[in-house]
Amino acid sequence: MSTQQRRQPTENGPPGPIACRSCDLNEVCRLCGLIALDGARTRVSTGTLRTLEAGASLFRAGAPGTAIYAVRQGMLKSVRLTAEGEERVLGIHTPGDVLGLEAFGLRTYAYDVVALQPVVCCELRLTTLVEESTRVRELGAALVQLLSRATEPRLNLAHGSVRQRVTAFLLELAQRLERRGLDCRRFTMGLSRQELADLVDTRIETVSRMMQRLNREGAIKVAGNSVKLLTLAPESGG
Amino acid sequence: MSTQQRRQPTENGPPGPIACRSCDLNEVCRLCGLIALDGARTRVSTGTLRTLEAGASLFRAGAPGTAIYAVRQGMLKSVRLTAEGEERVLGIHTPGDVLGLEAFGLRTYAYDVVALQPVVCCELRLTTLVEESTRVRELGAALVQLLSRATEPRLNLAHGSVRQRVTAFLLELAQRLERRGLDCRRFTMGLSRQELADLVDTRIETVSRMMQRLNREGAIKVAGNSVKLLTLAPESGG
DNA sequence: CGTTAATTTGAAAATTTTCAACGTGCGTGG
DNA sequence: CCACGCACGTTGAAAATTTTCAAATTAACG
Repeated sequence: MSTQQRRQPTENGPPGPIACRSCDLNEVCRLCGLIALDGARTRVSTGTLRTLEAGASLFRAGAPGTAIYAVRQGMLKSVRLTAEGEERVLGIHTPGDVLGLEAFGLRTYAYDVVALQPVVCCELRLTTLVEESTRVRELGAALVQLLSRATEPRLNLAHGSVRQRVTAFLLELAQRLERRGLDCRRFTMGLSRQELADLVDTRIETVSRMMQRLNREGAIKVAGNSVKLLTLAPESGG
Repeated sequence: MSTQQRRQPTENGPPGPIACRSCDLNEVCRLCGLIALDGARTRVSTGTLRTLEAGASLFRAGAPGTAIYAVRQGMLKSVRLTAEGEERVLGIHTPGDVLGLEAFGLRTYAYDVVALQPVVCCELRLTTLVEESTRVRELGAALVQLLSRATEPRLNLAHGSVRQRVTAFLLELAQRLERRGLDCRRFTMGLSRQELADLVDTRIETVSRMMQRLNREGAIKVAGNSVKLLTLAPESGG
C-alpha cells in the first residue's frame, strides 16, 4: 500500500544524534561495558551501529529477534498488519527510544520497523546481553527496569476530533524531542501526509486540510514535512 | 448502588474464575512456589487473593507499586488522566491478565485500575518476588519473559468507523475470553455504554445506536450489558 | 523540461455529534 | 405501597465534522 520510494525533503535533517546519557538504553549499555568516557562526555565505544537509509527496515515482523536497538539519529515508524491484512502505523520512534524489547519473550519481532529518514541505531545483541548478565550482577535489574517502563501504556493519539489528534501528535513529538535535548520548536515530522493520516486514523485530505488550517490560524508554520510550532496548544479551537 | 447488576434472564455473571494454567502469571507463580497440584489440576495455594466489589479500585495512579496482580475472576478497566485532566479509559482486563508491571521500573503505578464487576485477583508482592529470585534461578528469566511480552504494542481499537471500532471491541473481547478458556459467544461487556463510548472514542448516543443497529441486523443479540455474538464479523457492512 | 508522486483544494455525500426528549428500573421518602 | 427523582439507556432531528470523489497544484527526479 505505502510506497517504498520515499521523497527526501531537503528542509530539515533528521533529529539527533543524541548523547548516550539521553538514551533509554544508557544504563544497560553502561553495565555491558559499551560506553567509554570521552572527556566529560559519554559516548558509545564498543556498540555495533546500524545505519539505515530512508525506507529501509530495521527489522521485520516474524523475523527472529536477535537484538534490541536504540535510536541514535533519525526517526522510524513501527507498522503492523491487522488481521484483515491492512497496514497500520503503530507509532513513531525518535532518538533515545529502544526498539525490539518484545524479542526477549516472543523470540521474534512483533512488527516491522522502517526508517523514515536516514537512521543510525545502536545494536545490542541478546547473546551479548545474556553473556554479560552472568558477569554483571546489576544488569538483570537494569533490564527489568527497562522492560517494566516499556510496559506503561501510552495515551492514544486517536482520540477526539481530527484537530485534537493532529495537535496531539505534533505536541507529543515535540515533547519527545525536547526530553532528549533536541530542537522541539522546529522539526521534521518524518511521516508523509499519508502516514500521518494512518497514525491519527483519518484521511490524507483531512490531514492536509487540518495542517493548512493550523498554518492559516498561525498555530504552526508548515512547509512540507517541516513544522515550526508557534502558538499550538491542546485545546486551541477544539 | 452496590447492586449494579440488573436481574435479567439474559444477564451473565462475571467471567472466570480461570485455572492457573490459563494465566499469564502462571510460570512466575510456579517458580515462586505458589502453585500446588490438586489432583490433575493446578491451583493457587499460597498466593494472596484480593477481592473487589464493582467500582472498587485495585490500585491508583501514583500509589507506591508494591505488587503485581493477576486477574482470576471478573473484569477491570484501567483509567488515566490526560494532561488536560480528562479521564480516559485505556483498556479493559480479563481473567488471566497481569496488572501493575510498570511498578518495577517506575516504583509507582501509572494508572488507576477499577473493577467493573465483582473481581478476584491474585496478588504477588514485589518483595516476595525479589526474595524468591535469589533462591530460584529461573525466576529472573521468567520475569523478563513476562515483561517482554507485555511490551508488545497492541493494535488500537480506535481505528475506522464507529461500527468497526465497536465490532473490534466485541471481537477482541471475545477472543481474549476464548484464549482463557471462557465462554466467548455470550458474555457481559462489563463496561457501561459511557465507558464503552470512552474506549472507542465516540459518544454514548452513537454507541447506543450502533449496538441497536448490530442487534437489528442480527449480528449480535444485546440485552443491557450482555451480548451474544451471532454473525458479527470485522467487515460486516463497515 | 517532462513525468510522476505527493499534496492541496472544492463540493457533495456520509457519518458523527449535539441537543432535546423519552422510557425504564430502582431506591427512597411520604 | 406508591409517587418521585435519579441514573442510564434509547430515540429523533438538525448541525457539524469527516469522507469521498474529482481535479488542480506543487515538488522531486531524471
